[in-house]
Amino acid sequence: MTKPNPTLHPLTPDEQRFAKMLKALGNPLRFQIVQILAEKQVCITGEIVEFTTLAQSTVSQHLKVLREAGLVEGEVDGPATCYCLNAANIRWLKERIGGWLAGCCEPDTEAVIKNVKKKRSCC
Amino acid sequence: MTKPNPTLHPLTPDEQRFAKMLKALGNPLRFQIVQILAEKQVCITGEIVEFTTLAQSTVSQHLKVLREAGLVEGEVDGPATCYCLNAANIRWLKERIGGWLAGCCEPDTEAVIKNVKKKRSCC
DNA sequence: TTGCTATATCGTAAAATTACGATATAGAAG
DNA sequence: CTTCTATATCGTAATTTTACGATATAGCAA
Repeated sequence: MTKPNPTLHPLTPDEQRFAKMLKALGNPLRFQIVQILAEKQVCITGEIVEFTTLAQSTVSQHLKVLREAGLVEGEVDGPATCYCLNAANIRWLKERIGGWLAGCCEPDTEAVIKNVKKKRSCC
Repeated sequence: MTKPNPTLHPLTPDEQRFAKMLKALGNPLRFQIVQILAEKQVCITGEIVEFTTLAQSTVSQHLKVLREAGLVEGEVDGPATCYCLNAANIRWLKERIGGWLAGCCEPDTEAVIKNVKKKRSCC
């Protein structure tokens, strides 16, 4: 089925970028690739492939997803491609989630929620 | 195809929990549901359905994913179910990503990476 | 040029996700 | 007990994701 617009108010470009990064990181292999790059700073594709049990073409495809989400950068180096994290964008992501849902998840929020529930005579 | 274990070193339980949350948030509708709950504090299923153009069963399924990721809590209230964010777990997520990839994405990392590339005579 | 190496892309198949309508369930109201 | 209401779950179809092998591409070396 799949309707063209699943939400009444579509995400803003900023939110789309945010959600795209989260989605890219939600895959276990891509999550690990990011962690490997964080540790090694720089890897060529072949080195990343060696960390996995997957085919080269599969890893290359995952790297594309990470690139399109802005999480990694690939630089052609002769026949190889050199990957590293996109530090600026990852910083953006961390700040973005740090400020997300501001004031909604503080330790004292439970009292607020209980009050809302009471007002609504619900729960 | 889908091999049973796509990575050589599978994610730790902590990393799995983290990735599961990110994946859940990567879907635009679920992303919005979380934002709606952050704003309203409390919603019953029907209210969330009204924010979307989707069927009630579809929204209910997405709420299940959010519940299983630990992002929301549902409390049965008569015939309805009252949803709110799971503040403790969202706090955990925010702290987890804040400390993630520590020291790898600071503004001065680019110099470090250039040095690594130089050492590797790569890129 | 020819050949080698590393990677990206293509074509395709399996699996997972997403969506729907229909149905089951559980509590409240009559 | 019966009915209504709200929601969850079921069965299923369309779409997307994930994975593979095969092929194309681009740079380097002989």
